[in-house]
Amino acid sequence: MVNLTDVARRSGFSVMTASRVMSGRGPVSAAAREAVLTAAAELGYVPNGVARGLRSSRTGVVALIISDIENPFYASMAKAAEQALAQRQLRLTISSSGEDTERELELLRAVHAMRADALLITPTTGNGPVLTQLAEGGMPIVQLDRVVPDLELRRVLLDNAGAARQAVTHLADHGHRRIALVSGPQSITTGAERVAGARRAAAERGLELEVFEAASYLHEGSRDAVAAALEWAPTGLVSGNGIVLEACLDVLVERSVRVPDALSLVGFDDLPWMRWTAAPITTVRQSVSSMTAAAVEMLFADPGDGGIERRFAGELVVRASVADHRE
Amino acid sequence: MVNLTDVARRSGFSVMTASRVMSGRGPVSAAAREAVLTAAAELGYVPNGVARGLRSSRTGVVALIISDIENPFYASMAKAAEQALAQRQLRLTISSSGEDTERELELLRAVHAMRADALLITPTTGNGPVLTQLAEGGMPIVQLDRVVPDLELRRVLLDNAGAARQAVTHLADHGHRRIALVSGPQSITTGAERVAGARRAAAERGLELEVFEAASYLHEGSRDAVAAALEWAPTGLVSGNGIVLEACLDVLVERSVRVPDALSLVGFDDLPWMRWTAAPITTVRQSVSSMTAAAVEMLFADPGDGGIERRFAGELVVRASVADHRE
DNA sequence: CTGAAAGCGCTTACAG
DNA sequence: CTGAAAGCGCTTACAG
Repeated sequence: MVNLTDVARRSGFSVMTASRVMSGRGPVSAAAREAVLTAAAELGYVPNGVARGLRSSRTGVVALIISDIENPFYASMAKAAEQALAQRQLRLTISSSGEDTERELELLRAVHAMRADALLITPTTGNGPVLTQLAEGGMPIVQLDRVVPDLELRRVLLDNAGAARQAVTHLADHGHRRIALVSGPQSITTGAERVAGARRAAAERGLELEVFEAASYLHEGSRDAVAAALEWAPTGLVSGNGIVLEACLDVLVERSVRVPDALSLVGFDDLPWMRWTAAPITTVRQSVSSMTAAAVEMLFADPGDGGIERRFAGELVVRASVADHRE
Repeated sequence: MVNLTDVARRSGFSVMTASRVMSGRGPVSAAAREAVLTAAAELGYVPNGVARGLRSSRTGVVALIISDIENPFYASMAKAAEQALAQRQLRLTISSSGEDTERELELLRAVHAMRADALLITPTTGNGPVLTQLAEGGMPIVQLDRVVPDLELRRVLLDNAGAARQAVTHLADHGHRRIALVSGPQSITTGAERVAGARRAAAERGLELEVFEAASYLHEGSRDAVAAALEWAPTGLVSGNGIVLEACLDVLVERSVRVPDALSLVGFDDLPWMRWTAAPITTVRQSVSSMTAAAVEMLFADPGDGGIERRFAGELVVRASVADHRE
């Protein structure tokens, strides 16, 4: 395989000058630049990023650790991250923890071993110490979507309480007074904050609100909570996240519960198919791409700048899954 | 940052022995193993994968180049690839070409620069020469889902013709005799093969089949083809891929065309939401995870073994989007 | 089973 | 603007 030495030899300049031309750093004469470039082209030279990474201790890759790439919410995050990083000439490597702290620990070790330049993570709650250790080792880290409680690491989050409030308020505005919230696990900050926001909104409006907590962040862990919520016989149901919404639809379709006639529904997150259900789904959208872009920006900003946390507002998208129960 | 030399010094053994212990290769005494391991643990040593990669010329990362991570079909592929590679202690790095040959070329250069151990790609048609060059440079490459025509590189594909035949035959079996196929661009092999399979099935059954080709692999490029297909007034419509299906649903919902009363529909690919549409969608499923696992296996198999190509059959999933028009 | 030496392909730091 | 030397942190190849 052709290396810099080959290019230098052919160009008639030193390895150092060839390096300066190929990396684009440092002063070079026009003549040197041209000689090196044509030599490189003739030889089909492609710089060895591994050697570059070893010597310069900048690998040019940023790691993203998410829960599950098959979840559209995280897929959007991955796409947005790739785009934001491409603008900075950085590459992205993605891996999935499956909400498993042990697996996440392995992934963090791998990120460390590969000497990634930075890390974006939607963390489980268990690896705070390792994250701290990585951060102290000099790796820029930003938490996205959720946080490890009591960890002083920067983060970009949805205004979860406000988003849940919008969902509850929308139902209240349409005359609903008995509302179920099927939430994700409250051990995860998104779940806890959304429940708190919904509870506060319900209290202010004098509504009955009952919370049904999914056993896990996975599909199967959500079905029982949905079933329990239906048994409580609410007129309106809020799905606390995208996975719960999917479980809701499965259960509702299986039981032929008609939306919004028999039950009004407000979802979380916004996906194309929500327009195609029998009743298009009213939902709280979060701007994943803006949030991810902000996280990437935060990664490379001065750690002192802009504070430790940035919150984005959710946006209620009104479609047809909420019935009007006002007299 | 702590390195092997630190570990070796603390353990009382040489760097070479420490290396053997940490990498798990080569003979070491139990005493040496233990001394090195405890030294490593005490120092919090994490091997430098970059240095390892430079010296051993195996980086342990496999690249996956797809069209768009936000497309669920490719997201499934990414997940399956990550899982299959994790079993071999390999990491995955994913990047998206957006169906753009220029962008894909940059990504191929990046894959080359990072000295990935292998490459999985759903190629555009334009970079055959570069792929050949990479392969000749010794990189194992497997094409997934589609191929660059006339490129002698290994591949794992759907039996596209057979899958399209199943869709058409299913409609014919239900009495449909005027069938539209909205296909993806025929410049991509999946599009061309599916059209050929559908045409052959239609000819055998003596059906009217009209093909409407999407202008691109993106959502917007598909809407016009869908509109044209509707104008032709078929009783049954086959969507040639997942993106086209999405465009179909958008157009059908906008125009209030009822499925299956006014039009029968057969989709491609299978996603959870297809169970939740007003009429659950009958579709041809492909086993993305099996295909991807096979591709990973092929990557590390002897190039002489098992031939250049492996095909997987599609599976028709019958739901409720096809009306029975038999007398 | 163990180790001293060389080197992977670059870039850093220093001179000129 | 240009270059000779050293070194990033490992593993390979060779001895013993």
